[in-house]
Amino acid sequence: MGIVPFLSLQMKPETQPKATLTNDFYAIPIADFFKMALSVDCVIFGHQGKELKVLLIQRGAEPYLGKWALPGDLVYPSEDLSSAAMRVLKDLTTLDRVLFEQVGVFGNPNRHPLGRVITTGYLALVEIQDYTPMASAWATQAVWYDVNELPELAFDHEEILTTALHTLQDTVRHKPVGIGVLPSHFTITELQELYEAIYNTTYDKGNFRKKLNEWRHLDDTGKLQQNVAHRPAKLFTFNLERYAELEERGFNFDL
Amino acid sequence: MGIVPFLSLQMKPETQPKATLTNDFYAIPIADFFKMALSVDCVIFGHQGKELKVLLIQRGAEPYLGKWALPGDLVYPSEDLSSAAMRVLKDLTTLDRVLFEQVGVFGNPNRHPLGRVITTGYLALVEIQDYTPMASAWATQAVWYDVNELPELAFDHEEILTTALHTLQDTVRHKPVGIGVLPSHFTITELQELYEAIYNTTYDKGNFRKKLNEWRHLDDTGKLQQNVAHRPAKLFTFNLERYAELEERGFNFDL
DNA sequence: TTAACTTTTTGTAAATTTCACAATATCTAT
DNA sequence: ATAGATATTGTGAAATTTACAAAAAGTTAA
Repeated sequence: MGIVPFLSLQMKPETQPKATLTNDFYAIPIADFFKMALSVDCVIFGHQGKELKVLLIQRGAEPYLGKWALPGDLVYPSEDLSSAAMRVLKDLTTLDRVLFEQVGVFGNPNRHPLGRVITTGYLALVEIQDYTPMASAWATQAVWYDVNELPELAFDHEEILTTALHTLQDTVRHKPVGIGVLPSHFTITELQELYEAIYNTTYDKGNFRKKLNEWRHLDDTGKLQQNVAHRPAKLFTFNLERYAELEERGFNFDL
Repeated sequence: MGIVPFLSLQMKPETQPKATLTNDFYAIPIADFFKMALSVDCVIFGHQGKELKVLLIQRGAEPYLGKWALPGDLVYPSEDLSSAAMRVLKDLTTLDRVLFEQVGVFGNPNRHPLGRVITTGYLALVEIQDYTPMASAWATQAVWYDVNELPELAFDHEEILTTALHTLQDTVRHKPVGIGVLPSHFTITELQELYEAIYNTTYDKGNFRKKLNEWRHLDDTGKLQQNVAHRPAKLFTFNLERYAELEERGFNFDL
């Protein structure tokens, strides 16, 4: 027998049986429910030019010794979940102001050999040039992998990674992206390449520019690119006020 | 001191210190991490005409005695997370084929007075007419509440509910809705009212119809409404093949 | 039977947006 | 100065959106 449901909704045609209320709601002691652990796994996407990569570590300990995996950590007993995610992210990247959001829970009972460990996936997006991955603790390597050329992954990390990529694409379809990723001054082409990396596609330059102008969240700095062997592009910054407004209201990016 | 990070990414300008590897990765015993419990909370949206409601129970036990709450349950120690959600949903609604998906994790350490309980929100969408809520176990009432006129809720259930509504709206923007909610034969007006209930808005009848035709997932049954005091509308069914295709490919509903 | 009424269903034209491609501008390197 | 490369602007046909009107098809009541 299972857990006694808190309530039941019966299909209309059937007759509702008398409530089968018992005093022992649960078939096993309540203490047995409190034997799980919680972890966070970070899917850290790295952007560079037209490429989208993801940060993986090589495990130097069992289980999955030698296998590649997402960087993650257990959540402290009295630590807030989002705080834990930010702590891990900060330990990993020294960064705290980026696109950062929950991907989902992954709770298969057999996903971790050491016991029942439920993990929550978080995703972040950073600029590869700004960081140098350094393996520490039991990680033997920390490497940026192209998202289209992934190795075999430990645990259910492939599923987490795939879900995270979809979440990223979905987020960027509805909200602006770039702050915390691109440098403070950037060209429209650089921003376009960020979108092209995320969606693994290409866009018409003119049409992309027109779409961006509609959003009115870019400010022309009046400055130009330096030391390029061609006509230098204008440098823009994000208009923080308008950027926040777009984040709040949302939109539909479709090109 | 905190948990030793698995790796660290240093900002480029700084010099990377020598690894501070220790053998005791964690400052507290590993066993202390395995003292959490996991629950699922179901946000069951009910549709009726132009209204969107949500199923709430009144708690007949501490904590939050007398307060309204989402129906939920603890996850068995060796039970899969999505299985648990489906079990609870099925116990609650006797239904297993509806819009049903994960909303997110809510893991604030203080969200549950009895200990560290992390909960995962799931949402479902059903037709109110098809079910009769029956309170059982420690629930004293089970009632459909209009989503725009909610009472104060126990725990962090208001946050879960708000998030779930946004998730529902987001899902329906990208995928078809109706199977498992509307009756097998329905009018386009009924389908329109479902959308209007979910988004709490109104659409032009003609334009809504045109948009729906584009999707080509409705089949004309040739039958008409019966016993209505006006011109009867055509009755449609969902074209399962095309419906599945749209679910797979996705689209952008915007009107 | 017929007129009044209600809601469904179809139609339409102006306004807007999309999209592919062309033309022009502006810089560096030699 | 000229070639080369990329940025930026322009354009027009095609497609879509949108608001509104008209027609259709049933019910109800006199």
